[in-house]
This record gives sequence, C-alpha cells and structure tokens, in this order.
Amino acid sequence: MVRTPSCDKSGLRKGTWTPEEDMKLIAYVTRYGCWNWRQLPKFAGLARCGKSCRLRWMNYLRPNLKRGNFTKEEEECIIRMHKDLGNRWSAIAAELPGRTDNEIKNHWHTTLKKSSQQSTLTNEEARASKSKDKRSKSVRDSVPIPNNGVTVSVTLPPTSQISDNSSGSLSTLSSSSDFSSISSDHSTAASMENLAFENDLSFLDSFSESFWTELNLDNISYNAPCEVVSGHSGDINNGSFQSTDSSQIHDSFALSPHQYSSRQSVIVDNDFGGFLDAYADNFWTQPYIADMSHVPSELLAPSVIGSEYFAPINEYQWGQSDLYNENTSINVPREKVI
DNA sequence: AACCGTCACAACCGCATGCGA
DNA sequence: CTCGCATGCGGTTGTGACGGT
Repeated sequence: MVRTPSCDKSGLRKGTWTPEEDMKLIAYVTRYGCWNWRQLPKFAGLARCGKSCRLRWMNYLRPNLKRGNFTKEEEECIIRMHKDLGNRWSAIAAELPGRTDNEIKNHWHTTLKKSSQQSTLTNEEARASKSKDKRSKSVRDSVPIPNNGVTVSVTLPPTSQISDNSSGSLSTLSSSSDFSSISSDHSTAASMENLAFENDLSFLDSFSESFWTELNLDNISYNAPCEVVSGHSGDINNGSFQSTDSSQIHDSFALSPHQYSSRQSVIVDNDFGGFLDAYADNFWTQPYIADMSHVPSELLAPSVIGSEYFAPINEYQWGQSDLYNENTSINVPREKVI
C-alpha cells in the first residue's frame, strides 16, 4: 500500500516551535478543536505538518499536562509498570494523568533506566552476596558478611490501586505470564531476573533527598474556577480538559473579558514573553485569539456578515451541530446558540 | 575564556493500526 | 477485499543548557 507522506516537505517548518506558532496552535485548537490534524495547520496559519502540530499539542500545549519533576510516586509507578509492560509508553502514560508518553519515555531513558539497571546490579550483588553468605555460612556458620546491596522494602499498592482503569488493560506482575510484548532490553536475563524483585526499589534510596524535591507545577494545569456552558464539557481532544475541582469547565474564551470586534482583529497581546508568562501562571484563564484572516470566511464560525460582530466563543456549542463532526473534514465546528 | 562531554528534553521519523469509502 | 487517510506509538535524533577541565 502506498502511503502518502504525512508531511509535505516543501515549505514546512521543522524544529523548535516558536511562541508565535504555539499561540496560533493553542488559539485554533482552543477555538475549533482538533477536527483534523492534517488540515489544521492550514487553517491555523501554521507552516507545519499536521503531525508536528499534533505532537506539539499532545506533548506540550495540552492544558492538563503536568510539567516539572516527576514525583517519587510517579517514578515508582513508571518503574513498576515498565517491568510489567515494557516499553509501552502510552500504556504507562495512561496510568499517570498529566504525563505524556514522550515525557515518560525521555525520563526513563535519561534517569530511570540507569537507576533500574543499577538496581538490577545491586540486586544481583545482593543475591550473590547472599548465596555466598549462605555457602560460607554452611562452612563457617559464624562470620557475618556485610550486605552491600542495600535492600529497602517498599510496599507498593497493587496495580489496581494506582488507577481505577487498570483493570483489563494491565495485569499485575503476578498474573502476567506473557512477556512477549516486552522490549528486548527488558527481556534480558538480568531484567527477567529482576522481575523477581518487583517491589525492590532500593536504588531509589540511593538518590539524595533533593532528588525527590517536587517541583509541583500542578497549578499550571488547568484549574480555572468556572461553570459549564451547556452543550459540551470543554472536552477538546477527547478529554483533555479536566477540572481538578468540582467546578465545571467551559471555553477559555468564555472567561475572556475581551470582546473583539472583527475577524481580522487579532492577537490581543503581541508580547510573546507575556504570552509565556500567562501560560505558566493562568494560561487557561487568558484568551488567545488566532489570526483567522487567512481562513476562508465560510470555514469560520458564523458571524454576522456586514457587521463587525464576531461572536465570542461561548456563544457556540460543541457537538451540537451536524456540521461538526471530528470524523469529517467539514470544519464549521460550531453552531451558534440562538 | 574556550572547549568538550553529558544530560534532559523537544521534535522528528517510520511503521502500525483503525476505519471508512 | 482493497485502498487510502488519519492517527497513535515507539525509536531515534537534534539541540540547548550545564558542568568539568
């Protein structure tokens, strides 16, 4: 089967995203959702391939992403699940809300993998020492041998307690006998042996206390006090929005004090530094308005032709219109609420 | 100060999979 | 059933920051 290239190589930007690009993507996805990643960059005014946009959104710009250092609990979870699942990063990420598979994968390769290997070695050393101890004990039965492999007993909750959706998708180590999906590096003898030490995370203690200092950036994730706008729950991209309190969510634009007067009226604040500051502090309470001047008028949300009126986003509803269907390429995403 | 190696992270690439025409 | 498209996934690469020499 011939596959058309996902990226038209000509004229498309690659590499690091600029704040301006981020802003355009955020503005577009916030407003219209990701109805079609491939078409999206065209309408969002981005010289990127859809794949790049999707990656950027999923791995970096999504509102409920937890950024910053991994907590001890998260790392323990990753390590344990990696033992269980191997390199199935997306499955691991599913158990860690706010973390992306890419983030977990990177963290594994840069930090946890070494620690895990170190742990394996330590365990083997400990075992070797133990067996040596046994043997010598049987011979001498008196001289104590210091155990270099520090073994700290860590009681971990069973997988099912980590996340309530683990049933079915994950199996605990004890019940999992099929490691066929486990990657090669995991299926090494050492790793397989290490399976026997599933709860032995002694290596974690080799890190200094400061290592575990949590840079808790939860506040960055969306947590705006708000109320729901009827018709949708703010669910962009399959549940990206999750309010952390009992309040419900509506479009970020609905919170906006800004009223803009024309389709061509655009970026409220061209200060990208300010944009990033806003992103860090109260991102989802601040409006970002994309330059839609390049978008054909018929593709934009309804506006009153001939007037300067362009309806704020909270006047539209998600999923209420037959015109909006994420499986189609028709990109009139919302209908106006009369 | 300059160079170099390492680390962490963002982004890219190719393949797999699901789905609709 | 085949084909083509959209998206997901995991491996790999690129790059900037940082510390050591």
